[in-house]
Amino acid sequence: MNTALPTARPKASARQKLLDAALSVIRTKGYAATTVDELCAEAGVAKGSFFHHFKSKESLGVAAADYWSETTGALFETAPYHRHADPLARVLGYIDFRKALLTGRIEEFTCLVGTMVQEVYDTCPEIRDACDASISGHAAKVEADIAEAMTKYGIRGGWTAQSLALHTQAVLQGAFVLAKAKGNAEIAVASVDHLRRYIELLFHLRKGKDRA
Amino acid sequence: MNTALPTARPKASARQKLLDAALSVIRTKGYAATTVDELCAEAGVAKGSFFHHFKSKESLGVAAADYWSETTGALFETAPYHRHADPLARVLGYIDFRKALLTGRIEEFTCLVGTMVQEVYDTCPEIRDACDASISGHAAKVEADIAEAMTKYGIRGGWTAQSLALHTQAVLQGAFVLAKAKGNAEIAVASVDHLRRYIELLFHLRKGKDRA
DNA sequence: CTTATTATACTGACTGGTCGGTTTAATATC
DNA sequence: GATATTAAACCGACCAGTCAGTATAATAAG
Repeated sequence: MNTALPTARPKASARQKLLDAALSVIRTKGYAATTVDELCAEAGVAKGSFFHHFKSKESLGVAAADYWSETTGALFETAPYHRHADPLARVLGYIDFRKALLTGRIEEFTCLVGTMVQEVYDTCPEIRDACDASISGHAAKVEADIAEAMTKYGIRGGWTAQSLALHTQAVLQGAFVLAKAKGNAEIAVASVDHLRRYIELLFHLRKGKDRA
Repeated sequence: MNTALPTARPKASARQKLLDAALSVIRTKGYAATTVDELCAEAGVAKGSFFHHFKSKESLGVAAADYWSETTGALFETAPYHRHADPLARVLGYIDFRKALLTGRIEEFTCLVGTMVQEVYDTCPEIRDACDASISGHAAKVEADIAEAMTKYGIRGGWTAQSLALHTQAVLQGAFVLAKAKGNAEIAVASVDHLRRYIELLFHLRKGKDRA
């Protein structure tokens, strides 16, 4: 199987268009309710092309999760919060960056892999693993800054950098669920605010009772 | 096939069996991937019965969300943490109760309406509203204790009882997503621990740095 | 320059099966 | 006698996946 990148790139390849369509459609309707025909229509390619590039709908799901990891990875890699010299400032900058992303339509800020894994965790191990890799890989980058901040500020509670990093992801995923239920991002923003307040408290940036 | 069990049949109506089957199957496979035939097989009920009680699969989804609200409502109503006279003890007791539920197979402790709303928030407003009512109704009960605790202990930060109550639900929903991705409840337990620590900090039960 | 070969990208009609939902006709149960 | 319930046949739409064939483009041979 030669998965090499296309030799020449005259235009967006069918594969690329299908992956972009997958991100959009699956985030809107979920994985199971998304049909191959719909993806082809959205991408403007023939159905044959779909099965030329992906051996099944399931393998597209895996590829979409991987593609999600790449694109979001690039987004966060180049985000401005990395410029802070202080690791705690980077952690809080990350939270603020996530909060700033909570705008526009719901399907534009929610998480592809969080949506997919809810549906297929028990029925499709390959997609589940790809989703796990995406979430855990992202959390690992947050964890690095948290660990550095813990060392720098001598913080040791009954928790680890890893558990706090994963907790940030849990809050975000849960915020997406509530945003979907309520039909707007307001609650998600408020929840991320609580997450920030928690981290500030853990690192003594706030005394218990204070103003916003 | 007539299993010929004359009087052994207790009062479990077909509707009831279908709702129980829906909770189990949808929590395992998601709403879209669940078929009517599968629900009938799981419930041991003829397909005609399904459409006798529910006019469509979608209306079953709404009924399942309502049924979920009832059963979980009863579960929490009778939970022991309500015996605490102190409202803050009730809030923390609620968190501990939620944590204690995080055992067994994943589909046994995850949330039906959180799973469903992820899939259908944009495609089926009626199910989404039923899921929202379930989550928001549950949060409102937590909110009452939080509000009482805020008054009793004179806590006023830049947050409301409502936003904190919804935040607890976001943490739980997100913990379920991560548990599904990782295939076990460990991370969910750790995230609920973080949530408890946050509430303790908000109510001055902890000083920033301390032991577990 | 022309033709043959090879490999990949792509097409769209087609297929076998599944889906939600309907219908019918008979049987329990209250 | 009305309300459940059953079993099975049935329907049309839709589904994932197939297949035979076209398009393009690069390489090599005649």
